[in-house]
Parts: sequence; C-alpha cells; structure tokens
Amino acid sequence: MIEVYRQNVGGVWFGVACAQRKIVATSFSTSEQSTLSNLLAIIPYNQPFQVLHEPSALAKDALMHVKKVFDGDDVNESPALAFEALPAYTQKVLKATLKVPVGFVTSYGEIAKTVGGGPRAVGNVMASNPFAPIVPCHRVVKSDFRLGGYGGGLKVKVEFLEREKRGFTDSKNIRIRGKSLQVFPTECALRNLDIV
DNA sequence: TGCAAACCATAAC
DNA sequence: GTTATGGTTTGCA
Repeated sequence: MIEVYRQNVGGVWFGVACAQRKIVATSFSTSEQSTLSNLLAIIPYNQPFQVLHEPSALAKDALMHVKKVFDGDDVNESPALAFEALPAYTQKVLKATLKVPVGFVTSYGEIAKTVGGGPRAVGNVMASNPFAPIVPCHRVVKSDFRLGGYGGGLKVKVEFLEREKRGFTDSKNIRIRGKSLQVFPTECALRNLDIV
C-alpha cells in the first residue's frame, strides 16, 4: 500500500508518497490540488494507495526533507528513495544529479559525459524526475548557462537558484563512480537571465 | 546569431 | 519492432 501525504508549510503545498520504508514520489506546488495530482500521476496506476490524514513517521520525515531542500538549505542525509522500479539509465542520471551540491549547477551534457548517453536523454530524465526537488533537477542547466526547462515553470527554477546562491567563485569536479562531474557556481546560471 | 543535423533513452503505437 | 518526442549540443554559414 502506497501512503500519500500532503501538507501546507509556509504557504506552499508539499506532497510525498511512501511505500516499503522508501519515498516513491515527491511534489510541491502553490495549490493543494496540483500537488496531489502531480503526485498521483507519478504513482503506477495499478498500485493501491491511501491518502493519510495523520502522517507516518517516514511521511513526516520525507515531507520535512522536501521542505528543507525547497528552502535552499544544505541537507546531507535524505530518506531512502525508491529507485528500483525505474529504468537503469534513469537511475544513473538521477543518482548523479543527487550529487550536485547546493551552490552549484551543472549541465545536461556534463551529466551525459559522466553517466553515458546523450544530453537529450538526460533532459528526458529530468523532465520526469519523480523526486523533485530532492533530486535537484533545478541545478541542471544548458551548457551555455541558460536555464533550459523546468516542470514547475522557469520562474520556480530561478527562485530555487536564488535561494541556493552561496557565493562560490570556482568550478570544481565531483567524483562519481570513478568518473568526474564538473559543477559550476550557481551564480553562473543567474548572470544572464535576461537573455532568453 | 541562427539554423540544421546529430544525439539517445523512453514511452507510445 | 518502429516511431515520435524531448528540460540538448555542436558545427557551419
């Protein structure tokens, strides 16, 4: 049984779906309606679920975690995510994205170089990210630092990045399964927002 | 700058 | 099987 829980915190609706001690899906929106429907759209149609009125310990944990990431906080430990139902390549891309730290962004192409495949395939995975914003797909932009797209609307992506600015000045490399992923200060992506 | 072609995993037929 | 579809990138005029 999949447990669904949603709650309004500080004017924003957050939602989580949990099963087997793991997070199956997360979402957020300004309206309760779309937070819930976004969430249900991710859950496989043939899986039974119930909407909780009192959150389980896991649901509450997960929801608070989503809220922290939303706020731009630097969070190290996340409740377990249910990757196993997803296609292998999708898992690789999401796990790599998970390693992009607060204060930095990377590009679709950089991720593709690290996990294999092509930039467009990476974009496809981002577009269907079940764990936004825990898997920080908002930290992935185009190779020229223009923003690319975002499921919740580009304005939301900008707001995320504004909250995550940390004033870093240098790019750096992150090790992922023996390869390296280059990440750049968030500010790089906020510099030329006027250029569509 | 702008456009065309290459790119590549998924989902949908 | 095959085709269509992107949150892209690169090369070339």
